[in-house]
Parts: sequence; C-alpha cells; structure tokens
Amino acid sequence: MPAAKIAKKNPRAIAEAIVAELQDDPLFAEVSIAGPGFINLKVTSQMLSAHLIELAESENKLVANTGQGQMAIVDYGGPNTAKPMHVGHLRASIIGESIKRTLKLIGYDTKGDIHLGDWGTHMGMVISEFEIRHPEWPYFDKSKKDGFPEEPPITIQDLETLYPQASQASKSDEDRMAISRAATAELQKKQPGYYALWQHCFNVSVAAMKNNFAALDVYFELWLGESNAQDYIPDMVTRLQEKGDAIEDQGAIVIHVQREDDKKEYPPLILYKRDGSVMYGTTDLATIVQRMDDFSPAKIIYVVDQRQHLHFEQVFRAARISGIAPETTELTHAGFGTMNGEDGKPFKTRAGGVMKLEDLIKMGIEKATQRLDEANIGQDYSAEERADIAHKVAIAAIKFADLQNSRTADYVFDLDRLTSFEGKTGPYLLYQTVRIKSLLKKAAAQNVESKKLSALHLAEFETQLGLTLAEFPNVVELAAKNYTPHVLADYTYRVSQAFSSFYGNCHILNEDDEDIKQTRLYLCAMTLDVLERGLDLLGIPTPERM
RNA sequence: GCACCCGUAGCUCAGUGGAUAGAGCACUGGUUUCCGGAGCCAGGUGUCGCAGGUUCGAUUCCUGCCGGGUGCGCCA
Repeated sequence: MPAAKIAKKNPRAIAEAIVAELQDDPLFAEVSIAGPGFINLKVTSQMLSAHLIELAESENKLVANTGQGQMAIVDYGGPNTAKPMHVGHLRASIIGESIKRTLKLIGYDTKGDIHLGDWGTHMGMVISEFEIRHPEWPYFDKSKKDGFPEEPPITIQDLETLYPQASQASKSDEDRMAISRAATAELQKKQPGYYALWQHCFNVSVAAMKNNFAALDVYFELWLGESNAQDYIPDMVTRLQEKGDAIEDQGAIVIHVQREDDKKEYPPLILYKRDGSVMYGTTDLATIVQRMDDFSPAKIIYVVDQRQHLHFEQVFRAARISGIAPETTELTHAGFGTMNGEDGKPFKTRAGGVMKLEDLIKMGIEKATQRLDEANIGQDYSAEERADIAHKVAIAAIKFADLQNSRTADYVFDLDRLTSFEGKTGPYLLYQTVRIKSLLKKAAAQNVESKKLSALHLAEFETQLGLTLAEFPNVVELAAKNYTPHVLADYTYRVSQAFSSFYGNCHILNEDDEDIKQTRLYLCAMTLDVLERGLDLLGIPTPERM
C-alpha cells in the first residue's frame, strides 16, 4: 500500500506483481490478495518448523546485537536519602530495571545508576532538626574535627518520622527554613560534624533502600548520587565561563538554552544561584561530566517522572552547547506518568499520606499467602518455600499490573488491581510457567525427555503458539527502541494465552503419536524459555511451583 | 498566557497510516473420572471527546475547539 503511493500506481496492480513474484517461493504455502491490495502470506509448516528450531537453539533467541557492547547508562530509581520509599517510587524503579535488562539483551553493556537524592535541602532540614533536638551530640560541636562515633545515632524509623516533621516545620516557618538552608550550605562545605552525621543518615537510608529494591528484584550497578557529582562542579563551571557558554545573569551563573526557532520559552539552566549555591541542574550536568569521564556511554537514559521533562531538555541542551556530551552520546528522558488516585490527582491514601512501598508489598504477600491456604496448595511445602512463593506471586502481581501500562501515560492506582491474581496479571503468567515446569518434570519421570528435533509436527494449536513464540525478537527490539516495557508485558501475556489454549486443546504426555508428542513437549520447553526470558526482562522471577 | 501529556466498551487499559478497533475486570452460560480450574470455551457492548483538513484509507498525522492533568529562572 505504501509502495502504491510512491509508485503512483493502483495498489491492487502492485500487489499482483508482488504476488506473481512470491507465488513460487517455497517459504509460502499460500500467497493471496485481499481487499484493496493487502497481501496475505501463509508460511509453510516446514518453514515455520525450521524457524522455531532455530529460535529455540539460538542462545540470544535471535535478538540482533544492536548494542555491540557499547555502554548504556540507565538512571532510575532516584530515591532521596532520609525519606521513606513510597508507592511513587515503584514506577521509577521497575520501569528503569526493565529498560536496563532489555538494553542488555540487545547487546549493550549496561549500568543502572540509582542517582540518589542525597545532597539537597532536605538533608539540611534533617540535620538541623537533629541539632535542635539533640544539641549535645558531638556532631554539633563546631570545634570538633574528627573522631565521631562509628555507630549511627539513629535508625531508619527515626529518619522516617523525623523527616516529615522537619519538612513541615521548615515549610511553615521562614526562620526555620533559613536554618535548614544554612545547614545545607554548611553540609555542602563538608563541615566535619554535619558531614559525619550526614554519612550516618546516608548509610542507614541506603541499607533500608537495599531491602526495598531487593524485594522488588531491582538492582543497581552504581550507587551514586548528587553528592558524588559535587567535586566536578567547580572545574566544570570555570571551564564553561571561560568558553563563554556560562554567563552571569541577574546575579546568577547560567547557560542560556533558548534557540532561535523555539516556539516556547526555555528558561536558562542555572548553575550557581545568586547566593552561590548549586541547583539540581548543576548536579545533573556535572553527573554527565562524570559519566563521560568514567564510561563514555553511547546512551544515557533517564527514567524519571514526566513532570521533569523541561528540566531534562534544559540539561541536555546545556550538555550539547557546552560539548560535555558529544552528539554521539544519546541523551533521553524516558519519562513516566504519575500514579493518580481515583480523583485524577496524584495518589494519596485515605488518610492523605503516601503509601509506603513496603506496606504495598506486605499487602500483596498477605493476599498471596491467603490464596495458598484457601486453595490447599503447598501444605507439604516448607515454610521457606511457601514464603518464597507468596513473595514471588505478590511481586509479579504488583510489577505486571504497573508495567502493562504504557510508560508515558498517567494511570490510576488501584490496590485491588495491583494485588489481583486472575486475568491479565503477573500471577497468571507465573501459573503458566509453573504448569509447564510441572509437566516437564512428569515427562522426565516417565522417561520421555524432550529431545532435540529436526522437524516439528505443527497442527492448528501448535502453529498458533509457534507463531506467537516467533515474535520474541521483534518484540524485544521494539521495547528496546522505544523504551517501552509494556509491549513486553503484553507479549508475555499473549504467549501465556496461546500456551493455555494449546494446553487446553492438546494432550501431551498421553499422546500416542510419538512425533506429535515430541513436538508438543518441544513447544512446552520453548514456551517456558520464552516466557521466563520475557518475565526476566520485566524483572519478574518465577517460582518452581505455586 | 505559553508549552507538554491525556480523552478508546460500565470500570482499568492496549492499539508506532491499513482489513470487521482489541484485552482484562464486571455480568451470563458451559467446562474437571484425563498432563495444575490462579485455567479453558462461548455470549455483547463503542458518536475512538467535538469539528474540520491531508490521504485510496485516520483511533493514529495536521489545525481549531471542549474537558482533565502537568510544567513554565534562583525547590528537587
């Protein structure tokens, strides 16, 4: 049809010419024209059979190596130290994790960087709050330069209750805010006592985060943050000023990023505020300097809330203008939509607060445990295995419910949906993998191991399943190109459905015809492989049984 | 005011110029002496926000309008 447009010919005529060309191609069992010029191709079962065997035996599942070992940095997660992780961190973590895993499969050397918010005003609020409450602590003795206690004076629970109070106090009282700002400035100068206390807050927060992320099966190669980029700032700004890219404007040092042909207004990126302190744009730009120095990445992907899009455009423009990031390094803000409540506003609990990520996971686990009990499953399993299953089911439910939404759109937080186990859900996908594992174990017990085959016997349901399995590399490439995990989520569901349909209609172990039986076993093993790989790209681990 | 995102079935969402616009939930019926019923099969639902335009063809691209959300120099 598009060819007709280019050639300015009747699409039907072009279709006929193409069909004539393909008619005798041995790949196709049937070539026909439909409607205004659609060409329907039906591959032969020999061709499909050969292709499926190739796919099954391919180590990389026929996914093209587009990355060629180049470095891709995925910046995601981005929690702040001293603040509890809430459900809002869910998307940033799991979308980023999936994008990173997908880029790895297409051949990139990937590094996930958590990019902690550990150097901002919120840390000044917390530290000054401690000083107000515990002025006797050694950290607040301005004459003391070293020898601070090694044991943290605080726990994560202390931080979680203290931060909201410190924040509230600062926001509602100008004088209190001035104290927070002053503490922030002192901290950023690495005043010894403050810095030692900051280090404790950092360590305690990071330990708690690691638990949260491990529960979600999210892992970072780099635990860097704003504080790590600070050392790059002074030289960077000096260089930019010498080059004339950064100039003084209204008392601040800024980079203008507006272009002649822009339709809208782009505010300049502020490097130093009037009072001489830095902003997060400064840190983000310095972080690019650091990343270029350390890794010369081909891509830096930021998985951050869509609302920060303008900010990233400013940073990216500044990075190009200054030459900090060469044109060969792709800078992309893969933004995601906000999690809204039923009222269309950013999600809040009924009490008006935020729901902690831990609590959401706990609810999912409770529901999964209850399900195990009700269905009389796993009475004979060990307590450890039951706990592991409940955890995996809960994580699958939560992550899949989120990841199946397209990245950019806002979506409605629905607790029932996030902890639902039926229909288009994570647990449904796990269930399919578990059924296959169980079946393959039975086959092994009956000494009917599936073998390497040279040809498959493909009837209706086998073909349907096989065609779906064959889509794997295309789906991976699409998800990688657009940074859209939801196409993978949708695909794993379609594979599961195709398998379930096949399974419901075809007997396997008690099939008499040996060729058919072997083909079906082969497809089962292949489905399991494709499903588990797809789920792995989504960051969803599967249990052995459930 | 300007810019960006969104508007698709009762609800939650897919749908990157193609055929009769699809899933899940909810609702109804069927399905288990047989490999795991968290399953399978069947049933029907649409002014694709509205109005124009481009195109052989528009849910998709363009323009305008309506409705919702978000962002817009010294917070992150």
